[in-house]
Amino acid sequence: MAVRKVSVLDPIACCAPVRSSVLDEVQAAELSHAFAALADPVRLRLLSYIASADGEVCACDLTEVSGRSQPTVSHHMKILFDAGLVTRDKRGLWVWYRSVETRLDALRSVLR
Amino acid sequence: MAVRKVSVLDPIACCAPVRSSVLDEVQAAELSHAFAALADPVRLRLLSYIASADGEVCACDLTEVSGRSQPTVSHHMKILFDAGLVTRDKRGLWVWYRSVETRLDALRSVLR
DNA sequence: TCAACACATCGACGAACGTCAATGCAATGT
DNA sequence: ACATTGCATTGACGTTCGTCGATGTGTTGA
Repeated sequence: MAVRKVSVLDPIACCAPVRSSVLDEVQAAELSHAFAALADPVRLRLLSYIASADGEVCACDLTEVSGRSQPTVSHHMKILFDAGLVTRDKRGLWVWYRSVETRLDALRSVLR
Repeated sequence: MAVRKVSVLDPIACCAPVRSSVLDEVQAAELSHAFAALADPVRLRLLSYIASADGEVCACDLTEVSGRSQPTVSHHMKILFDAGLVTRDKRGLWVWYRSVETRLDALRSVLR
């Protein structure tokens, strides 16, 4: 299985908006990891590139997009993947990424 | 003037949603700073506490809320303030904070 | 079987971060 | 004036982060 399994109860989607009640420590830790994935300009550009493409994006294009080395891109994509913001699909030699729009939606709802 | 001046053209509000076009490097750097302010569990809890209060919050309550020392709280509040997520108002010996909801809205719109 | 390729992992480095004790500074009340 | 109070700043510490060269891993085609 190449696609990350997102649990039915998304740990982010379960968090109430920051304005509605005070986050407990567990929720705050969970959310801080998610926002940390967005707290780097290289990752934001990578995510934006993938999210604004319709359909998949080949990992082979991402070094040029980001202007970073292949290991660095791989490192950043792992962080986005672990944060549930992208899915990964390996077919043959290439890896294809998709953005997870529901995850972006979940983060948006927290900022309400 | 104790309240942070937010420019008319909010540098975040000007950024298109990540799904609509690829962020340029300047926008990505700007946004990464904003999300970095949210990438710490202590700051998230502080912001949540302030945002979920109706009206102002006294800085004197924040050490207890966060469970951190006074210098650490001051450090985190400076980061939230510099990110434009809270305003600061000193009256007498106390400092009062308010959340800036338009800034949260701007960040939300970027995640569209 | 083997060379070529795409991506992941490792190891190392400097930079940035979170934390707190000590100190500084402005406002307050006596 | 002076001691007190609330918050900011400084300096130091260990930790985490971003980066890349070197290397590992798995797939492809000859």
